[in-house]
Amino acid sequence: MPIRIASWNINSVRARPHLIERLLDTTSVDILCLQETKCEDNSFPAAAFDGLGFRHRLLAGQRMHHGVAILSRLPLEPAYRHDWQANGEARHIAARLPNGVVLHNVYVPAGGDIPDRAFNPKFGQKLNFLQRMTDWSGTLKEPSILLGDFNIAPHPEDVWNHKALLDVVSHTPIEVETLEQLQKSHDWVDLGRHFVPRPEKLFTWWSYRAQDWLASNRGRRLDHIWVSPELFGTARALETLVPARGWDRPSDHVPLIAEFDL
DNA sequence: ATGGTCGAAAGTCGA
Repeated sequence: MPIRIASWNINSVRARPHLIERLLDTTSVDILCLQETKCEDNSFPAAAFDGLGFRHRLLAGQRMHHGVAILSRLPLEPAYRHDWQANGEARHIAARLPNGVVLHNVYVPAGGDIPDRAFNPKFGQKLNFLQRMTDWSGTLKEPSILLGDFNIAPHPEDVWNHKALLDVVSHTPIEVETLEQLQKSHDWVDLGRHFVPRPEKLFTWWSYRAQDWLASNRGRRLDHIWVSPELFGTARALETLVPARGWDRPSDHVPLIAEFDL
């Protein structure tokens, strides 16, 4: 039986309930992993998700910023929660699915504007976050899915203009190399690029600041779904729901959906 | 070279 798992940076779950409804009217989703929920767990709109058939949830929220959540039609078991910066930010939560697969939902720090850790502590914290994830990921034993907003577009075809973005946080060589080390640490399979091979462009994010996101199409692929090697054979399809960027009061990210035979 | 737009929150900060 196919299971469809979505990853979406929703940019405030309370500000955009209409987007969740529209997503589910547009395509089928069994497990929805959200990033940037921007609310504490006691103000999470749980009843709305209940009404949509997502009766199982795992929340890691905080006031104002960050926050991740896993909403599911299937039972979930709390598996892990990580704080890679040891600063209390809610960025990594994991659930165990009924078949034993562990689903990790991660919101990697954006990293500020200046790509130099000497001048911008946020950039250093982003690299440290990924380094600590790399040390952890190398020790993982369970069949796992690692997805979320990684805030890095690794390949030249993952951005609208490779050369123009080499100095822009999200596409700098040091970030790309750091993300590659994380990927190598567990031989994670990048489903985005498995199903949409390079050199085809693939984006999941378009800035709010563009006058016309679709016409200028200055996108980046910041969101990813990776699977551990033993799960690779279960992956059936991948969808980026690009039209969602044009919906009413959109998030700047679009849903990324993978289908598995799990 | 800068600013452009969002959300949360109540002045700005982070993205």
